[in-house]
Amino acid sequence: MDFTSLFLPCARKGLIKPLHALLLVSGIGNDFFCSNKLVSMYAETGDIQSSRCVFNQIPRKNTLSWNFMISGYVKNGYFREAINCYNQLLTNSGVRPDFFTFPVVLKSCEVLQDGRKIHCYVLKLGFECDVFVGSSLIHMYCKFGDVGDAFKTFDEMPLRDLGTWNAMIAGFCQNGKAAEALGVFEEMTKQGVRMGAITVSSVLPICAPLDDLLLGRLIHNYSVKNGFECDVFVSNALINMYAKLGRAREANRVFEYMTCRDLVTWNSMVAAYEQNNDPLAALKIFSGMKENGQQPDVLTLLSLASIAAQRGDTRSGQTCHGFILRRGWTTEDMLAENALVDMYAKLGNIDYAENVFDGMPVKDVISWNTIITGFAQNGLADEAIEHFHLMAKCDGIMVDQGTIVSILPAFSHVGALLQGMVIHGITIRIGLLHDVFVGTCLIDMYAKCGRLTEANRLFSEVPRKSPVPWNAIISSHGIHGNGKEALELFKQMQEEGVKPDHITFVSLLSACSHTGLVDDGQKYFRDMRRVYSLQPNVKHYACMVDLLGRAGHLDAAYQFITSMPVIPDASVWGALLGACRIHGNVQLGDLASDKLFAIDSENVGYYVLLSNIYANVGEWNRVDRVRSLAKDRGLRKTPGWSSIEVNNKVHVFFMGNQSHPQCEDIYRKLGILLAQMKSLGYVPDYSFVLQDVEEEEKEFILTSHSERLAIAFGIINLPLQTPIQIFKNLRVCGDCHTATKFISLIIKREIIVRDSNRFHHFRDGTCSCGDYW
DNA sequence: TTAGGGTTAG
Repeated sequence: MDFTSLFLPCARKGLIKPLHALLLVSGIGNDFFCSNKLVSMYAETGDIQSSRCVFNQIPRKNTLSWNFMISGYVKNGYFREAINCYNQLLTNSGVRPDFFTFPVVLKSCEVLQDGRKIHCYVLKLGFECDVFVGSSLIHMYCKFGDVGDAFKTFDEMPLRDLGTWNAMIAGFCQNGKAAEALGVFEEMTKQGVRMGAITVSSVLPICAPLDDLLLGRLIHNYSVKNGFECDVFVSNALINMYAKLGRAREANRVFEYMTCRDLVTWNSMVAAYEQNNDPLAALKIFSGMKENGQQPDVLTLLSLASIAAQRGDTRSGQTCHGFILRRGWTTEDMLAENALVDMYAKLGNIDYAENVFDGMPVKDVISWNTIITGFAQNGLADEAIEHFHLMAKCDGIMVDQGTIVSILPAFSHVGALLQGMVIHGITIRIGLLHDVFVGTCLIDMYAKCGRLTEANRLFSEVPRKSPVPWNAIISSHGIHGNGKEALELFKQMQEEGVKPDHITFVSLLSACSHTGLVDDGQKYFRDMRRVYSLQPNVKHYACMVDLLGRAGHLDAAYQFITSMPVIPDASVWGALLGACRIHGNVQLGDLASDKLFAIDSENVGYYVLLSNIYANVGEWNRVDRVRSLAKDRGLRKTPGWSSIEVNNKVHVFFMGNQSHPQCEDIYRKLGILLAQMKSLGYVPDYSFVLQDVEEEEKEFILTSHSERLAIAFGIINLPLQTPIQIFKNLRVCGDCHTATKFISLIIKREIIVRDSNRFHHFRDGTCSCGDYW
């Protein structure tokens, strides 16, 4: 009887064991052909034990026996065993590997070293010309990120088939080399090789990083014409391509058209809406997924966690966390935990984020970047910096692009120029200076640490095809009070063909606002919609209120708010309240604060502003009322402080600080300065004293404001020629502003004050802001 | 009687 025809049907029905027994009874179980086939079939059905057992019993194994065994291991995920088996084949089998051996064994390499060794042996046997072997080598090198050797192998191949091209394109693409992948793709087309479905799904992922929607659409078209749309890989790749290019609707069209959807399809569509800021649509897809009986996996939960964060929905965030814990996904790899850290940080629950982070048995660079970003974005720059230093002490964790863009904003926030410069050095060392995001963060850091010249220099070096670095440099000039330059840069941006985005206008409008360029600001606000087809959002409206309010057009600002097509949020009313503080308008201040307390009763800043407005006009009863209101709600005033970097150390001063070792010197210096200032015409402005006390005490209060302590400390400790640069966490006080102008005249040095709002460069008795801020 | 190349993340 011929048993060969029985193997396949038996395997399909899971009847290999009975067949094996039958073969043994028939006396041909140990037949060479049957044994090899059994090794293969057992492995095919997942029974690797039996497969190995039969294999071991073959007395004189041929190459085919070995190939089946190795392939069996690989198919069942036993990569180490596959490599061991291959090594046994080389050392003591008496037979040699053939063309079929290498593609399989290359797949099982878990370290580059193994792959290289195999490559050497391939060369020794002269097998490198085989298309299958060559393609597998390309794949192996790319898997370990060695695209150089992959391309070398590719380049030297005398013959290539579609699989070879696919391997090289996918390899470049998976290593983030989209341009190179496109190059190979174009070469392939030039040589007349037509894309197959696999090529299509390899090429589609490069469209997003190249920002090439046209290419994506062309390939989509080609796929439809060639019937590839039925291929689930192709459709999934199309969904992802459209989603990443911001076309959630088109992604959904592909999704709707699909007759057969798999887990990747559902995940991709959920992620498509999630990444395009449509959490509700994403949740709808997720419901569809459940209705279709598709079980979620860890990637589904990643999207769900991000959706929870977007919606500010702590409760569903915790549900995600619980689900992940129950499935045991936190132990599998760091993916899920990193996502949870990110989610909790974005929800503002930084304690939870830190808990998850601390509980991670193994942390990778993404874990560290995520927690650093989390702290920084929750305003905890010190904690961010502390974790950055902890990270540096960890073995095997290397600073990457993500680390740099997460830590630089923290340094910018506290004005730690020297530490920021160290990062600049690292950037150069690891070759990231021409990365647009790193470059942009450096521009921002230098600008916020007072080095606008350095920011300009960097701007001239980074690639500037995207609006991102332009936004940074425009905003830099804005905070330094160079409104005209900001407008000039905006013009230049358009001359270079860079399309402004929403953030460009936030930077531009606030630059106008800081410099009092009311007409320009209004013009650009109108142009946003008319010329650039950008719909202003609530942030832009807040900028406009700020622009009008700061310039003293308080009624116009209020009128503007009442005519807004979007619901004004705290930033809008906050801008109005701030303007009321500057211009002493109690009535509108009352109105704005009523609105603010209704929207966000927890923000202590609004209570302080309102009480300042009352104090300014001497309405001490109302001051007390506001203060006790804040106190009843458990809010405490953010204490004002100023810092200065001297000898690589940041010194922090609070108002009336008496604990500094050089305290006596500082107050003596301030006393001398006060006398000199008065002789030059300085008159203290007591309206900035927010306590109802005697005049003499008022003078002392003003003199011991934190910014003055820091300036005096700088005068005492910094070399004569160096500018004195201080950082204040709140807005600089008006009287200190006047005083600093006098001080700059007396000591003949430049004084730079960065407050929570902008920069003030004091020189020879004047300030760069022209007293407008 | 055997083989390679494809889609989802931070």
